[in-house]
Amino acid sequence: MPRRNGMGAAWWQGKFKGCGYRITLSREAIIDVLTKANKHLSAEDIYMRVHPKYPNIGLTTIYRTLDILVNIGIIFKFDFGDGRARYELVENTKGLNYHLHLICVNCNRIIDYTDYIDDVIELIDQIEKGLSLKYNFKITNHTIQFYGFCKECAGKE
Amino acid sequence: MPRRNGMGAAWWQGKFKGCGYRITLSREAIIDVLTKANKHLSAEDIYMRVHPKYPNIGLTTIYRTLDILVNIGIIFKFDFGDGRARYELVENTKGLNYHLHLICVNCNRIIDYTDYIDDVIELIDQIEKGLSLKYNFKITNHTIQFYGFCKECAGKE
DNA sequence: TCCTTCATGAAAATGATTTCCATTATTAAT
DNA sequence: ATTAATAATGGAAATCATTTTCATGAAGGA
Ligand SMILES: [Mn+2]
Ligand SMILES: [Mn+2]
Ligand SMILES: [Zn+2]
Ligand SMILES: [Zn+2]
Repeated sequence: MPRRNGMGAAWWQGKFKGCGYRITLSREAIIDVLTKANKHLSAEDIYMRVHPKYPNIGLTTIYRTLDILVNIGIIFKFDFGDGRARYELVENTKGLNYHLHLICVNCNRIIDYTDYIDDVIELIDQIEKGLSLKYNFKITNHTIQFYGFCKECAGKE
Repeated sequence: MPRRNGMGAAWWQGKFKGCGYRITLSREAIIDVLTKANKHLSAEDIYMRVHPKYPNIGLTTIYRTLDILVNIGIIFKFDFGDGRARYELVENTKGLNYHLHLICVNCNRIIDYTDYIDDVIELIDQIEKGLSLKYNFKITNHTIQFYGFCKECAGKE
């Protein structure tokens, strides 16, 4: 179900318009897919889900829209090291990219670590504080990913 | 100082031969560059340093040799998110990729965090232990990088 | 030496993402 | 509503790091 606010406008449209972008069918379709999708979609994943219903929306538009969405903070862009970027609604990540990913190197399953994340956030903050002080480096962002074997794939090394 | 063992053979040649690879001029030149280099060289960086002395060594050979070196554990391969891989001697990293990188998004300087790393390693281990237990996921590897502004670039945001 | 295997370089292929460019849709001004 | 200015679009072509292909040149063993 598309989330709508009291005004009948979809939740994201305010921010979108506020940044000077127009609301078009293509963009609605793309955000709709992201909203409904489980997670971690690549540009082509999105293209393939949009295409049956809107065969005239091109990959280029997908990329352009994703760029905008990243820039205005509606989605995050992740690089899991397989050569294609993945995108995920900020909403799903609870607005933090302190949200960690476990990536199975065997089946490529991606597990979100979101529960009890507070302890982890605290540890990361601790690390960042240490690094900042020691190197006089102002950290604005980070990349933290863990690779290995998921429950189903353990023992298949 | 070039590391050599008692036998006069370069430090890496044993491992290299032991894995069934031949020792060639190209490979010596490439490892030599990596040994002398400050750090974090891309394939093309290496190519450009090798080329003046050995103009007949091609980029393809650089890539192939780097692949081998990664596989036998002589170098690490890093992805700093700028679209090209970087390589660094395992020796320089003290044999651990618990070695962290601070990447300046303004000047692209890469700072190694190697001092007092024990505390950080302990924190990361702690995180990994928690993740492993909770998700029954066997972690074999990770990617941890911090982005921001270095001392020289602070205030240029 | 003869032979099998490995190594190499040049050129072509790859594949995700970008750029170009001509066309269309949307908004703003009249 | 017409018109003018601006933004959005899709398809084709360009990018660019890395891989593959393929024909040729070493190196080592019997
Ligand atoms: Mn996620
Ligand atoms: Mn390093
Ligand atoms: Zn798995
Ligand atoms: Zn800097």
